[in-house]
Amino acid sequence: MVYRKTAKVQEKLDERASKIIRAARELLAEKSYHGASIKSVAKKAGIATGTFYLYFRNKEALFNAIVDEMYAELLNAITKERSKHNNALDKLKASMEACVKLFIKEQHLAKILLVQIPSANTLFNNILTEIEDELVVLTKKDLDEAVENGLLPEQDTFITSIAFVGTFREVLITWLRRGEPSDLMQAFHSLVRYNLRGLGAQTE
Amino acid sequence: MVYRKTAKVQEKLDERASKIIRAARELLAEKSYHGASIKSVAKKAGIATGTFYLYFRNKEALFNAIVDEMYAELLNAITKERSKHNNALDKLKASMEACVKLFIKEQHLAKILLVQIPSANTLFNNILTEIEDELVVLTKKDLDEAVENGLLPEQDTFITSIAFVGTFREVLITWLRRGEPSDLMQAFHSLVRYNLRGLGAQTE
Amino acid sequence: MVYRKTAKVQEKLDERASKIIRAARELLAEKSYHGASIKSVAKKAGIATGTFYLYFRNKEALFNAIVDEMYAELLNAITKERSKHNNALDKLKASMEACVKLFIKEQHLAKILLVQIPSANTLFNNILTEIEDELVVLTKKDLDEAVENGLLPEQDTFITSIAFVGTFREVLITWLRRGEPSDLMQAFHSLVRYNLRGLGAQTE
Amino acid sequence: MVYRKTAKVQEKLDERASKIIRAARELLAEKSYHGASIKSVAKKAGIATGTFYLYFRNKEALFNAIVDEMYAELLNAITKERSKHNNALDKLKASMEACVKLFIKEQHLAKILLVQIPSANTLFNNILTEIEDELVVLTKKDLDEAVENGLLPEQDTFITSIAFVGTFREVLITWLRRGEPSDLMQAFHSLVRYNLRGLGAQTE
DNA sequence: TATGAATGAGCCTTCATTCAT
DNA sequence: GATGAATGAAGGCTCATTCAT
Repeated sequence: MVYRKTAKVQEKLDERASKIIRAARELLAEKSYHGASIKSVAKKAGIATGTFYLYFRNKEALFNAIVDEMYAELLNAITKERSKHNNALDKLKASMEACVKLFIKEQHLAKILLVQIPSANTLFNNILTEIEDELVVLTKKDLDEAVENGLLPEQDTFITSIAFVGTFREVLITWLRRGEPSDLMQAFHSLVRYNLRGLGAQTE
Repeated sequence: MVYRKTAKVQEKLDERASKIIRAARELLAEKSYHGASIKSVAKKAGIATGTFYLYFRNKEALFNAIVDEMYAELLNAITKERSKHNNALDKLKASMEACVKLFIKEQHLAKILLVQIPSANTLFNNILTEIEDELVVLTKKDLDEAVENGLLPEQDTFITSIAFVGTFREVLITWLRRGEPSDLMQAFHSLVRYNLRGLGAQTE
Repeated sequence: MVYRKTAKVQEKLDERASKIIRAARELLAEKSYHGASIKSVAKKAGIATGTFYLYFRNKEALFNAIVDEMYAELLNAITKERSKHNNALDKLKASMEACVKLFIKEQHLAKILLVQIPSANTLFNNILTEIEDELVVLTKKDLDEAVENGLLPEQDTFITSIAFVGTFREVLITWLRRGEPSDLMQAFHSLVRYNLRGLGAQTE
Repeated sequence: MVYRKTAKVQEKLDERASKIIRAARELLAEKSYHGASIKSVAKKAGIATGTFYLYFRNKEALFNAIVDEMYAELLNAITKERSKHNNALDKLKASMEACVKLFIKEQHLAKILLVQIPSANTLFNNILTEIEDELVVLTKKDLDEAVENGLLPEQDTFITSIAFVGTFREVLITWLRRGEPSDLMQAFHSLVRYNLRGLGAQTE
């Protein structure tokens, strides 16, 4: 009896917390860490200022939670798409495609993850920065596997994985800022080709 | 009539202005626009708060000046290095090498230009964002020329120029954050190879 | 020899001081005590900021000097005009006419004396306030004399002298603010009539 | 949902708002717009600086509120007293008496309205200056009516209404500054007599 | 003496956080 | 728990005054 009640309460708590996070994400995307005041977040979430502090220890905690959540979303999207492929390069392609699609669907996720976070270096603590690099790490694993399997020639995969990710990030940032390239999916395919060539893959 | 603006006095004034800029650049690199308060800038520059306003109309003017200065430094370095080459691809390579070398020499320039500025979208006005994209534009010109001269196959140079720049940016950011790759110049050469292959250049 | 030199120097000093005062008067008239910064006064006077402090101990001293000067001008104008008359009421009329004419000629004197100063109660010290009331005192003397000579019935000349001056001040303030009455001299004559009747003078 | 805006709470809020206004009025009376800093107002009101901004959008809003309030008080006092009379001249007399009595009761209202505001020309916007002239307008209406009803001879009521108000203002200012005349109500009656004669009213 | 750069206290305002209700 | 008023440190900026030249 007691247990169920607690669960229900917990659910309500979680719902509120995620409402706050959603509000903060929107504000963070359109303004910045400093532009998103607690008061404005609370207002957008439909709660009182003080209530915010019942769900998050302070402003920093909120934004840590946001990054965590985003990271989970991203990883989730990637993992799901990857599971459909066996070949390392295909998995890699699938990963990037998953990212691009997610970013198209949730632009503020993109804006925050690609634009806002990198500059928040010192604001968000270092752990977050590591999280942010995760994509590179994932990429590197795929590349290493591909090399091992003879799909790619020997190379410094540390560098090439960074380069690989960098191409996508730059295109996405450009798209966020200028709306160009207008057809992001087509650009994505160009990018894949570019990178596969760069990696030395045998493309027919 | 006794207070003459002698060369000596003027020199001291200029020195002070650049001392302020230097202080602000350091703070901007390690914190952010908001983290670099006028008071902290003044303190770091060894002057009183009010003195700051003798050299810059307001905070925004200071940071505009910083971006201008940095942009000039960057363009200067690039132009100098490019003039040594004729071939479009060589010029492009030289450009990137110039950037990398400058960023190695002046790390806070790198940090601000690569990390801070992109997020300052709304703080610094749009002109500055354009400035920031300049490197992509320069790259695109080189690529177009290379395609025209048959050095590269036909391609969407809008996308590939962004990709090209993105690889460098990502590697540099990683290096700034983690100190890796330790040998940035070697990484640079890997990157060049990666991109040339990606572009479809004939590398023997 | 030395004496003459000193005189000349003194003259130059005085000239500068009065140049500063003139500048300050203009600024004081169009802005306010706080609006007239030392820097702006110095600039308008064509000197350096620091130079100001060679002629005036501080901002307060400057404005004291201004009031003194204005008071002298006012008293000078009044005295000159009064000397042409014998009858107390005529002298009084002449006094007010002198004031009105002076204020027409020098509007910023009017603005400062009638509008700015009264509010500076606490800024300018009390002596200045006394100066400002001087006109009432002069008027009272005339009224007392007129009563004594049977030109006016017995009355509380303390009150009536204040009332008398008040009518002029209010009309002048209205004129300064709104530009009305457009014909100030005609209004002046109406006012004289109003006040003479109010005083109980025999007007045919 | 527990924090209810009960009557008690609301009362406390209202009390605080008026406490702030009261504090500001006192400071404004003894100093000036610039002398009354938000910090000093807050201190005098017994609140923290930041709290001030929960009650007023900014400094200007506070002083606008003050002027509005004072104007309401003044108009209220006048209207109430006027309603007891029918004759235009009696209504006019009643108006002035109401003013004088109010000013006696609330000296800082007097100080601000008579002394501070006139000089604040540019600080408080023009609407406020209009408010300030309202008394003259009211007076003019009464005079026009009195002329129409044959209580007063034909005259330039624009000038005489200004003169009329001016006598009261000057006496009140003198009283505020010097404490004389000590018996303000008696002075008031002298003034009424003075002005009625000035206006050409038939006084027995 | 004249200059104008330098100073720093002080102003208005914002905002993360706390606390009485 | 929920509320929103209260807090006060901190930010950007101005300006009377001083001081090295």
